[in-house]
Amino acid sequence: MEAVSNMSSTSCGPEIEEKRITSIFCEDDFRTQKVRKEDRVKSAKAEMGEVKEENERLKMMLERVEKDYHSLQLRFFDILHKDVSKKGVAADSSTTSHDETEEPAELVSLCLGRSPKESNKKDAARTGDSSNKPKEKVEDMEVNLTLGLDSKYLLSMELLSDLSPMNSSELEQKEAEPEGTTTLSTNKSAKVINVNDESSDQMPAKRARVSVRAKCETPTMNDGCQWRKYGQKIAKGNPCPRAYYRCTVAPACPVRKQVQRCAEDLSILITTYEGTHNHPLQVSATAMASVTSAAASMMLSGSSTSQHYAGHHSSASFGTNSPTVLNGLSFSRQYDQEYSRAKELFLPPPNHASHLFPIVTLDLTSSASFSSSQTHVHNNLPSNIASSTRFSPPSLSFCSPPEPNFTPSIWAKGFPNKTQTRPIIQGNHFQEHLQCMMTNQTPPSREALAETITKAISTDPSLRSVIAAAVSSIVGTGSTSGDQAHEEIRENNNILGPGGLNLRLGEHIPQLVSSSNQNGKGQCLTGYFKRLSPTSSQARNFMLLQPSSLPFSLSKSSTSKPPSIVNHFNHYDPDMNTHH
DNA sequence: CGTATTTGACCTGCGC
DNA sequence: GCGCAGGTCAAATACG
Repeated sequence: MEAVSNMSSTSCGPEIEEKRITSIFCEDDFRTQKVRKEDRVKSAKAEMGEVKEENERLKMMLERVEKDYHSLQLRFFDILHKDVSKKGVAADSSTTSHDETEEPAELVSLCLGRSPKESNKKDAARTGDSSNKPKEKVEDMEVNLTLGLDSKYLLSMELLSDLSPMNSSELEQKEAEPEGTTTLSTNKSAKVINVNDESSDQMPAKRARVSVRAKCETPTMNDGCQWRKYGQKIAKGNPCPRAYYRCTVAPACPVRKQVQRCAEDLSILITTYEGTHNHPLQVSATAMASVTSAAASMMLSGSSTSQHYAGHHSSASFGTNSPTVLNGLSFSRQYDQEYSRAKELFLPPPNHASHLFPIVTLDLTSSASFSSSQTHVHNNLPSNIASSTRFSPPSLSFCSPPEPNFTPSIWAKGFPNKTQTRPIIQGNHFQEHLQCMMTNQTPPSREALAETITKAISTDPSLRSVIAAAVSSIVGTGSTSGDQAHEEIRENNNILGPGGLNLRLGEHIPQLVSSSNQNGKGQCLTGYFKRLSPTSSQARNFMLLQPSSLPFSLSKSSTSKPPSIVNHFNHYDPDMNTHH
């Protein structure tokens, strides 16, 4: 010890130096620590700022949700009030057409996932004792609303399915409740019936068909649905028999399809879909269903406002005779003689049983064969028909344009502007996937398909608008003015549909798709829907998007047993799963 | 044996 | 009114 102390005493100079050094180091250390602390504080502050911002955003979202909720509540009570007062004032008088025309949109929007069948049944069950009990009705309807919102898939399918007013549920309705047997005094139910009746008056004009042409070696296209063949005919002008299929996913599904090979090119399969599904679809079937629905509704949205559906087209989404070219998908309507002519072009000579129905053709054939066949067919076109074509033939074509200014010759007949160019489309990927999927070519992966569709939808407002038009036309073109949804749509300046539904596809679909991909069953979606406020616009958006946003899985054959994906349709009739 | 398909008969609507 | 053509039904048949 002494030695050490001695040493230290003798080495005083270096020690001071050392101390200086250590003190310097300490100072440096202190400074660096200080700097670090400051950094931490800064980062913490930044984090807090972010959190605050997020908080603000969440607050705004909450406010918006509340706003939506209140507006919907107000509307709901307003409707109730109207209903009660109506009953009081004009209980005996026959319902005026004014009322009928005013109510439908609201009624439809309030269905919120209840299947018409369900609601009708419930309403019918109530007919006996619910004549004048608004309070009970409020509860009842709230229950219905809740139930409906739980059944997102059902809702979405309802929306998707109700393109044609005379869907199966209505048919059932008609069958189950022949005129005069139901007491029309049952307010809501009566009105729903009236709405349906009213729309059913226009049934022929509203029942659109979507014809899909695709190269396919298999007997039928793989559209993901389950079909049962119920008939076969050899149609005139085509040696290939036409097969008739009926959707068997749900017992009462009204959807039918005709499958026939093209006489010009046997490798091309022409599948014509009629009607819309009244049940949830497997995800593998949603792609086709959504596309055909969109196509059909594009037509219907125009025809819905037509005074005379045949030959005199209104100026709705298809108001002009020129086709709407969206995303490279050329949409055009045609009716009656135009349809007959079209069938001469695409199908065997026209029948007369179905020519009242508008038809859209989705052409998924390769561009080369398409253009050549078109040209060929056109050359065969009777001159009187060709010259008298006032409207473009059915031409919702997914066909890739072979040239930038490619216009099929027969289309040009109906095109006011023959040099109209078809844009290079983002939807090409979508088309390719759809084609591959249905023709059993190289099956794309779920992820790839989902991504493609997501891209197509999210990047292209026109495609969004197609789907928006589809949904909006389904939900109702006669939505009341001042609708909250309308306002929102205007605010967002996004896709506008006459039905006033706020679809922000580009924002939501990727989330949906990705979440669905993760678990492969779309359960996340259900969970997400459940977490959302029942009345929030987001919830509505998501629910509306459902059918068209899940076109993933592929089944081997259209008539094969479907995968057990349908299990997540919680609120659908369990029979559906055991039906197969 | 249950389910799906086939196929001839029948129904419906339109044009002549 | 008749014929034609598309569409549907239902018994027969095939299939797993």
